[in-house]
Amino acid sequence: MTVTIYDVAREAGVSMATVSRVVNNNPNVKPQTRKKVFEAIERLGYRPNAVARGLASKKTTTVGVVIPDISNSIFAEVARGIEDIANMYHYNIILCNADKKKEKEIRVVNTLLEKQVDGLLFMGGTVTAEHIQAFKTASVPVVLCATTDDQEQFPSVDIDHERAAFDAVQALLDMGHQEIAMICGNLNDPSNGLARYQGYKGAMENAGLSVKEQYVRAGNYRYESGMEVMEHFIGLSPRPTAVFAATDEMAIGAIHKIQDHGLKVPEDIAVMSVDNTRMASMVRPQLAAVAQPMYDIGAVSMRLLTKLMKNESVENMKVILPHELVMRNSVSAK
Amino acid sequence: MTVTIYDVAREAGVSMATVSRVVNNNPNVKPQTRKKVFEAIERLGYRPNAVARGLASKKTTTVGVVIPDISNSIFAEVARGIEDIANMYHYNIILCNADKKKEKEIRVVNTLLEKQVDGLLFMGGTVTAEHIQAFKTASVPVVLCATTDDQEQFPSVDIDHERAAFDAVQALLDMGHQEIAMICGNLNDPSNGLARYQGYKGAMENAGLSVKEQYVRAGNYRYESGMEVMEHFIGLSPRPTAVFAATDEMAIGAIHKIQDHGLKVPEDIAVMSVDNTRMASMVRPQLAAVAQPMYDIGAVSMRLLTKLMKNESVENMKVILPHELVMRNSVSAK
DNA sequence: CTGTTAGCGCATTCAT
DNA sequence: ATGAATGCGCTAACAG
Repeated sequence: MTVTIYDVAREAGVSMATVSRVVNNNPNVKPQTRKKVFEAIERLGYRPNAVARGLASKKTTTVGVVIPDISNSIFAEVARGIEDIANMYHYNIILCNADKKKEKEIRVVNTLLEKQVDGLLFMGGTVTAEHIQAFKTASVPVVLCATTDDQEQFPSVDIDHERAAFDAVQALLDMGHQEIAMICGNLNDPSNGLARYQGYKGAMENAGLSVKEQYVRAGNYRYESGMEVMEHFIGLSPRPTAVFAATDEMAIGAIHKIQDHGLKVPEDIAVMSVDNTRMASMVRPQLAAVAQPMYDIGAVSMRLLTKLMKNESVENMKVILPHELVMRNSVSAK
Repeated sequence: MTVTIYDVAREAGVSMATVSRVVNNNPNVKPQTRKKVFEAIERLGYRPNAVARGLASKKTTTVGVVIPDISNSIFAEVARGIEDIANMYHYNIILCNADKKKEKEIRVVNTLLEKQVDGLLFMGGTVTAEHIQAFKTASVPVVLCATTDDQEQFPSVDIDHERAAFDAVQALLDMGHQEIAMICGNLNDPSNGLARYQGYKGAMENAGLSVKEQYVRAGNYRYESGMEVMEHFIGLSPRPTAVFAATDEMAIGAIHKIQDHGLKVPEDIAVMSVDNTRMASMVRPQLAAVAQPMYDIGAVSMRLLTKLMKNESVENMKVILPHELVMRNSVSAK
């Protein structure tokens, strides 16, 4: 039925070891024999069985990727970065959505480990003790991607979310805004939620301003929730002159809600966010934002993983990628 | 080092066959022994090796997914549908971006086949003879996803792109528009490009209108290209009263370009598209579109693949999912 | 440069 | 209900 290395060996009149050498580009084969083997391979339509190879060599050239949700463009961008670099180093990726649910995350990690992946890229919510427990049973490297663990036990690649938020709010302050509200995320979410809120708070306090409770309201990262929170802010007095949103989508919701009230962005209320997805330049006015280099986070974390898998020495196990302020028309001086 | 089924057998005082039965939920095991084995597994921290299992059983519970670009939200949505259903049937997916490049597509298909996937989901550009050639060397089922082959040799799941475009343009016609321009895609791209153009053409001709050459212009599916093409249309006289775009992004670009010229959507020019991504409701005015059920295309194609992998009988190998007209404020009667 | 020999960890007959 | 034996297709020493 299926043609094996043994069939090729017989067809070419050599041993299976030689065929294996040819297939694996081992230089210790006479060009002539190599040619004979290639011809036999061609004639028989031989295709190496990566599973058998994996069992024998204990390497699968496959890495596991745990991601919250591939249909979220932020993560999809990261995934593309991961896959491009994986591809470059001849790895394939098994992708698992885990929706930031602890139980599901741990389950897929175990499945991936059963499948003998050569390494694991983890992108999730909070890294709990149970996660760490699961990672430790792995005999392969694990790197956290756009995710960090408090104890910093694992290599990771991310941006400094708190600093990113700080910089965004500082930009608003620099433009003369003082009444700055924030549409934040879930404060139990360490990076997108808590850290960004703390950056906001830090910038405000650093400027000698206090954070008004009514100026902070959580959304669920989605467009609609940005609208809802903005509705609340508009009713306040004094009304904020600027709004900082934890994600692009919520910021865009805020912009539209402001416009629906007959107010103008940025004249009446300035809006700024963190993310800088493609959508940021697809709204009117275009959205100012702190850019997260999502593709790079994926690419760099995969690159780091390849080094770890090859036991290469790695200088920095905790990579923080730079973020960047992208000013656009949704903000202006007060 | 690694604990194997053999270690568990020794620890539990049974044979490896029994351990295998327990792990695979074979009912022919006395509850007592089953318990003993589970305890040994627990004690040793045994984790079954899926690679070895795959070699022995010739099943990997892994399917290959070839996708154009996971960072494109359309495909990411499909991928999520695929993964959800795969997960439900206990399969994992190996994801490969191939950017609709023939050579890369064929290469990844071969890699996937080497990895002994139990099935293949192919999402790509044109399916050429070479693709078919590659698919035929597979001893596992292949299903085309949001892609079709002319000769209809392979099972597939898609929408009727031509009909979808026809319906959109018909809606515009029904509203009294006659000067309808189209921002089309690459006419070498069978589904998103050619089929949608043909739907437009069909609807126009069906209404007794001719397609004016200057009213049809190709973009590259992106926002910016929508703006560029719209710039051209605005300069025309007579100026079109409605524009049909082959994708949401191009449509949104068109809307903004129209607004940049001080014109109003839909009063001066109506805009409509095909896709209905999340962004369609995140623009002002909200974008009317023919909705493609991307998640379902992924889910249904994966479900079809599971049936094929289990040799279940399948009534319909050529699934066409229904599309739907979603009217929003970017269109109005002439 | 090439062949021989062992496993890799497991599922799966076939006995019992 | 359980065990012994075999082989899945390949890599990796080791010999020569």
